[in-house]
Amino acid sequence: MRITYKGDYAMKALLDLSIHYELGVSTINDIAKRIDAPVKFLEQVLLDLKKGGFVESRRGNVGGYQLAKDPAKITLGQVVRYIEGPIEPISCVEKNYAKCIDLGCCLFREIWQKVADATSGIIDNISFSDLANKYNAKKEVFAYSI
Amino acid sequence: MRITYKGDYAMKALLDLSIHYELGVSTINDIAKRIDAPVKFLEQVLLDLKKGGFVESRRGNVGGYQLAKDPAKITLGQVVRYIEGPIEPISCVEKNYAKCIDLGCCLFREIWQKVADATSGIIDNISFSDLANKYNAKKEVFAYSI
DNA sequence: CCTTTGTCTACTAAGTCTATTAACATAGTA
DNA sequence: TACTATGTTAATAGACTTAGTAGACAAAGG
Repeated sequence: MRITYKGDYAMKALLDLSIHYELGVSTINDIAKRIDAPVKFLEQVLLDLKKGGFVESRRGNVGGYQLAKDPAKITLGQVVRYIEGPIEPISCVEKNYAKCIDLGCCLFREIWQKVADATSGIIDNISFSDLANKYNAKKEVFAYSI
Repeated sequence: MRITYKGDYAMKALLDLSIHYELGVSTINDIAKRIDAPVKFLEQVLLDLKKGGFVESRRGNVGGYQLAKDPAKITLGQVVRYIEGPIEPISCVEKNYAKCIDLGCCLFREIWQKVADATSGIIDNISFSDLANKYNAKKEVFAYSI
């Protein structure tokens, strides 16, 4: 697995919308400013997230984006898989071979499967409400430290 | 982390040389046939592995490649890091920030660090002698099943 | 010498990543 | 209705990476 800028922006945008959940829609411009992303690129990312059912949008003068569901029901794993594709580090792992012809390939495959499982164990157990809570906690600590 | 074909060939070549350890050198052509890799591409990979100190070579009529050290002293992690670069899935993790300005970034960074640690825990504890042993064990089972 | 091998440099075709541009659709407001 | 602010969509471009390919060169042995 690797995280591209697209994925990075997608996760930050969803965290931003999680923090602003129930405060109505946010415009692309506002989100872009808050997470420091190029506006036109963020457009594509948000559109993609909309297709994936993570966010919903409203056009027009008071338009914008908001989460399509409760942030507690969106996991980091769902987003990463949707934006970046399978988390397995090698293509061989992705295919569910009944039997592996190449013994060497089969050997490594087991290892990458373990790596993928370990990764899943982490990112599938983190929701965006967890992240929003952590963010707010950090913000408080940060505010006190000034 | 992701594994490219280059990394895939590198690992398979090292496994192949581990299996043939103490049997003298193998030519690029032989290795390529055994692991099913393009000869000229494997050339570059082996040259790279030589620069990394994993293999050594002999030119000429009886030339070829062999492991530069005991397969028990080569871990999968070493090879992956050398060929593919840092295993952290995002650039932010790679830099050792004293303090993170962007709270959101910092939040995700912790997660990718966890993922990287979990991955390291797996691949840093597998040596090529482990792999060679597993390979031979599998080969026996495979032979019996025919 | 000749053959067989590794060494090295350069090149390429294809794909991915990170945007940018511009035309268009929609919803609210004056 | 006209205007403006917003989201929608398709196309494109430059930089970079990937996965090879080609060919000249160097060394070792017979």
